[in-house]
Amino acid sequence: MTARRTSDTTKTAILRAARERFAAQGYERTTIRAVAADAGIDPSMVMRYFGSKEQLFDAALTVDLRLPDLGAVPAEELPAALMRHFVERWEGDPADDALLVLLRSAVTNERAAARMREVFAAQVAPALAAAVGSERAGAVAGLVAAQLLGLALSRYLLKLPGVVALTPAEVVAGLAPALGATLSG
Amino acid sequence: MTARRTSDTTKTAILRAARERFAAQGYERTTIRAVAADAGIDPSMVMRYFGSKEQLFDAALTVDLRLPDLGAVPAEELPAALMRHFVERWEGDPADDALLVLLRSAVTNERAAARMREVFAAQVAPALAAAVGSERAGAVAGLVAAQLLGLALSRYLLKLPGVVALTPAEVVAGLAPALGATLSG
DNA sequence: GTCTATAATTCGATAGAC
DNA sequence: GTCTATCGAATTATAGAC
Repeated sequence: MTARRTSDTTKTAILRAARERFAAQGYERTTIRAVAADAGIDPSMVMRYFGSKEQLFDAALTVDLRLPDLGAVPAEELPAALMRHFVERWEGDPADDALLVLLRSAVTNERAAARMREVFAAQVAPALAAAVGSERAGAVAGLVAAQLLGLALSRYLLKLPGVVALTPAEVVAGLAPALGATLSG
Repeated sequence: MTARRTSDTTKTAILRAARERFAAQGYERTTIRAVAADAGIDPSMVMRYFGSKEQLFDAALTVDLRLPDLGAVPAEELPAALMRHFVERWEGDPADDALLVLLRSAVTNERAAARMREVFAAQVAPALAAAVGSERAGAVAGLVAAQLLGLALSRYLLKLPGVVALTPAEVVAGLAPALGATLSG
């Protein structure tokens, strides 16, 4: 037991600070200096542990949507269940949600955009394939993704007044029918 | 008639180059130097004509959605008409569409985000108010905006494979029912 | 394991010659 | 009206002392 800070706590502090900065400002405007200052250490430490800004970004963002088994959900409850899953996920601190953090950077950073595409290919599409006919799965997954990301974008990133004014329950109630139309269309 | 380049043609060339850069890279990564190089002039000319990078951004982006009078469209055709309007608008060169250009920057730039909110408050919300009951207009406008921006984001900016794979007609057919569920819900 | 010092770039913006 | 030259600030990244 040393009183000195261990390598691991510093690394964790850096990752935590990085996530917050990337969440608030996106990749380009986030500086290693600011991350280091937030973590209470020297900028060179960030380089030592993560090698570069790009590698720090990769390490800071592990997206796990934790989607339930959609095949087990009755078809008529699927839209609302899906909508509720994401709204609950996002209503906490948006800076804690890796998907929102990734989205903020993905619009201007190709590396982040590629990660975004991976998330949907590896997590959203397979989950939906279990719930809809496989011949429509690709198109449906895309359209569902568009609607989910539209909410994430307008409510949590752009903060459009009309969308922010709604309660979480109103969001679910307002968009579940739209999702249902896409899923059953 | 002077053979020398007039002030106006230079200014136009700068604006054109700026729009392309802002469209491709967003506000932060776009540099005045790059814009000047694209326009074939000196970087200091950009400053001379526009004062600062921020003012250049403002001048480069005038968003006019050119929404038709939605009150004149039969309610049952409204969702598809609205969807078609935006898809047609975006299917050309996305760099030519001011809304998409603005969106790319709005996610990480507060100034651009504010412009985005203005566009929806001044153009989308009023147009929808003419088509739906006024007591629901605010919420509906927000949810419609979320869906439209979701498409813009996933198809034209992030290029999610499942969304890109669709034909324009399939996009309209796939999302119009969703929009309809929101409008009539 | 942590920090100081600094290299090497790059950027927005300005001053002034022609 | 256009460009040269440059300032001052900020950035990522590295080298090396302790």
